[in-house]
Amino acid sequence: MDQPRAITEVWLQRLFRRTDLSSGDMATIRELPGRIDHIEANRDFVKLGERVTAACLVVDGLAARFGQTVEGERQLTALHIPGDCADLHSAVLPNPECALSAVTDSTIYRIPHEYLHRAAQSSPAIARAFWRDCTVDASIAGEWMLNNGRRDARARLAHLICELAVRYANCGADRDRFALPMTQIHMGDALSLTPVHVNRMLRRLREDGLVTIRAGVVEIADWNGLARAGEFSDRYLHLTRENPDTG
Amino acid sequence: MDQPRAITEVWLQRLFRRTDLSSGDMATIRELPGRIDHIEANRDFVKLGERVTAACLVVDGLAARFGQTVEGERQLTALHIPGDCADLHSAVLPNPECALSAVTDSTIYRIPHEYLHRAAQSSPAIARAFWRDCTVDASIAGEWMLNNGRRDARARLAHLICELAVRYANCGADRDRFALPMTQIHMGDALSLTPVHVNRMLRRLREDGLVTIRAGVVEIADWNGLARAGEFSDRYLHLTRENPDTG
DNA sequence: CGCCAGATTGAGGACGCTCAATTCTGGTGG
DNA sequence: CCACCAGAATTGAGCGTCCTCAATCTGGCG
Repeated sequence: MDQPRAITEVWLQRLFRRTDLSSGDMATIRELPGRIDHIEANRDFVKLGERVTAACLVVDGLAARFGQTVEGERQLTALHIPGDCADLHSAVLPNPECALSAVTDSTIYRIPHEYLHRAAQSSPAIARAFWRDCTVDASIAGEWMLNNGRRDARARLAHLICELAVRYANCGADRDRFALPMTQIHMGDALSLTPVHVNRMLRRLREDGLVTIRAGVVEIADWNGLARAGEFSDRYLHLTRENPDTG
Repeated sequence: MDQPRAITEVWLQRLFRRTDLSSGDMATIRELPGRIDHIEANRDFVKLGERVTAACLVVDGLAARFGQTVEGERQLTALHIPGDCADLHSAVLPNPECALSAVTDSTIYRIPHEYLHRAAQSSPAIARAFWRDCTVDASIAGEWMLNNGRRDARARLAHLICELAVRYANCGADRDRFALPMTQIHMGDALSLTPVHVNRMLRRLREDGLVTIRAGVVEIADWNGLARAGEFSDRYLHLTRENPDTG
């Protein structure tokens, strides 16, 4: 097992931003044992149909959750940036019907379910933090369904860019200028579009003076315009703490 | 508060089918207090943007979770049959970005979050059962994303019908013949299609000898053919117990 | 300099949408 | 028992967004 301290810290901060955790709980999470793994771009590091025994925390890079049709067409169902636990859900459903792929060269930290369960059992607050983390994930999935199902290609793309801008900004990046290591193929797989059409819509967003993506760098020229084009509101990301009706 | 015993039983059985629960835990869930509410068809019983303080267990009828665009176009993100807890997630995210609507006249049992949290705090097994219930929901959402994003209209519809057949059958209905109180408008909202196109695809499925929907009753003539048409496999529904790597 | 993955652009086609009219169904009141 | 009605289902015609196929361009790298 690798030295986890610095590694789980990003995730911990994210959990903590959403949930109250005692310092003891934080120490428990900080010291969750696991194994560092380096994955090269476009490699599936959790395969479809395989039984999962550890959850993957994204330390560096970009990971995608996806499902696929029998013909092999992919649909991304989530994107995970550093600090996200990409398949915490596998702790309670170890036979997921989705897989994980590295969009770009990535570093992940695999935490055996066993330790996650031990942590959850040791503290109701940790159990709730894990539950909530999965629920935020589901909230994002719901917004993606709405986006892909009911908005046209231009709006979809604008929405995705806004989401990633806010999520990266939440980790300290500049909201209006950040590195996005995704190809147009990936964007198409996330948005249920063909890469060709993604390309055309990116051109339109550029011509509309909203955003430019060049050499893997997003530059947002008009945030308000882009958000309007994508009907974007960041509420579904649940980045800030809410006080639940705690028992 | 209403007498809960018989009411929470269906949900409990569903939870239990997936997770080990002690008899004490089962009693706790069985006695969860709440309030019975009767909702007429097409009424939203959890509104968009409103703070939620109780979770809704569907006792009778059919409920839909949905999001909507600024123009008011709806995208259903989940369907809930009797025994489903439609927004257990609201216990940890009380400001959800989705709403709940009754597809048909329905009866729901509203359980204040407070009691759910008390139950979860009293027993790690209950906490995990709740977490898992939400996770199954997310698994279904993932499959819907794949379905709506990457399959054509005919396959989408076939897939939805198969899913509902299996879910209803899991509650004791006949898999090949069951009441489905949804209009073609609802199906369109679930599948990101217009009702007109839903109608045409239903005709094709009928002409192909796969399934007939008439007067709210689904009759599946060729299960294997329908499942093949929709690329359906029931694994993502996680209906049976899996033994997680428990701590 | 050659190679390759990804980005870009063009032309044509198709799936699903829009708008609109008609039929069917079940429920209601006369 | 029938007339009436509203909501849902059904069907047709025309259209548009997005897809398919294919060619070309670009930038990074050996």
